[in-house]
Amino acid sequence: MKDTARYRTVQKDLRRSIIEGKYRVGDLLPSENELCSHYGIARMTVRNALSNLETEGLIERQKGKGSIVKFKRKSIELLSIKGFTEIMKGKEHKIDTVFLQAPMVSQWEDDFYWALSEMEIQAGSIFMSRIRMSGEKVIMVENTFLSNSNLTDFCEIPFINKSLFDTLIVNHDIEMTGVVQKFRAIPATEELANSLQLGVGAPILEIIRKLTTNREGFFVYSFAYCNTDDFTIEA
Amino acid sequence: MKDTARYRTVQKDLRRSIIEGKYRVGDLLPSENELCSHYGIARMTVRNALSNLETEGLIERQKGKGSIVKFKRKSIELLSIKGFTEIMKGKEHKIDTVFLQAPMVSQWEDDFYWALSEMEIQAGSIFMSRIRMSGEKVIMVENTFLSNSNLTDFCEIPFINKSLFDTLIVNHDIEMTGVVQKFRAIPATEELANSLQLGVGAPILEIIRKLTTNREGFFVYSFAYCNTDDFTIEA
DNA sequence: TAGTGGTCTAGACCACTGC
DNA sequence: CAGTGGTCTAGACCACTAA
Repeated sequence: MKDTARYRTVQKDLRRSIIEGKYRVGDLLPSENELCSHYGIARMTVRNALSNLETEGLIERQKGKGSIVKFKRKSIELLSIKGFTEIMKGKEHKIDTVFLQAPMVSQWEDDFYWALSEMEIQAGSIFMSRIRMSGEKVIMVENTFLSNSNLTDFCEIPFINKSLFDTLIVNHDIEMTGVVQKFRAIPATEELANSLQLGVGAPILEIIRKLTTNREGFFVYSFAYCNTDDFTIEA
Repeated sequence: MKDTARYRTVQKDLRRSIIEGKYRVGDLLPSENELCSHYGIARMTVRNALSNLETEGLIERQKGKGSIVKFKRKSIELLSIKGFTEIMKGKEHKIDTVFLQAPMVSQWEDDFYWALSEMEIQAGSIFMSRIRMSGEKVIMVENTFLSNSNLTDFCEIPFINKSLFDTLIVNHDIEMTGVVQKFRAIPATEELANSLQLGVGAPILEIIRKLTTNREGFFVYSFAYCNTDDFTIEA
């Protein structure tokens, strides 16, 4: 009868509120009893939702106190950029993300690095290209591919928090569950040298990743190229 | 009244059975109803236990079928070396580990990369240097530091499986629980170029890692330098 | 069709935190 | 002390799997 389970509704509502910043880190969520009466459901149902949010790492629960917003994501899916030298400590190094190519529907490349399933090939791909900058300096070029399946309006609706992962989980209920990531140091090609404002042949960090999700057969593929003169990449 | 919750008992029993091999990968656990009557408890209690085992990654549950044993553990702490090109598929590329410097007691370096606790400084460090080779070719140079605390005979007893991690867990009950890892691409210094049989200035992959363990305040620090011409590093 | 896990209810008692 | 999350019960109907 019900399209979606009630605990899923509660889970999604709370998750959206946390990710969008309605609750901040350290805040208490409404108590279980409050959620029960608000949604008109039994406590075990609310607890199911909260238990899942705890597994996702979004909250922590304390007896006698309540459900506390954590929102320290497991860094497993994030490529985080850190200043390398001590000098960076004082300096600002806010990282900005800019689209070189906004998400667009396209074909998979013929010589795509990873093996694709029949399902993925049928669905086609969504491609985007982003750069991460510190001030005027380009730190990373990242090309991302995902399978174009059941992602309604993905290319039309703007990202949440400028983040692919926040957008996937809030708008599409897709959560990253694991990653295979490969690292190499390669000499900059002319194209990369241009993008990263380096000389041809300069050392570039290449990161090739395949992210698994809670949706069967749905993966996110990412190819990143980094100038690590002043920054390290944490992964 | 109860020292341990009933669902914890069920969880522990099943976990032990899985890890000890009583159930194999792909096997079905007893059904929820069977577990209920076996333990004489309510179904929601059994489900709590199974839900936790699912979160631990030990089982998978399927509607209409049952609880299936998975037991794929991830080895978060390993740097694994993979052939990069398709050509490597057919070829042998067994990786050999050789000591350049066997484990030895020493002082911490003055300009050590990571901040050390008072406890670590007091204890002093154990240092070792290893290379990984594919045939005659050096793929990686890795320098490792650990705090010299309560590691009886660590420098005297040979490694188990040539592996630091196997040795730490079997001989010293120390298990890796997490890692912070930083990646950079750097030009080879003369020393690195020599070790890795490359030209000066060639791109080198640098991996700096701090591993956390189940022993409070005990960390393993590792600095690795890789020739990624023919291999990628998975981490 | 019989058995499985998925969802849900309306209670209950407990240990703990904070006032 | 009132309120919180932790544990637990004894039912219920559902969708799914396999025989």
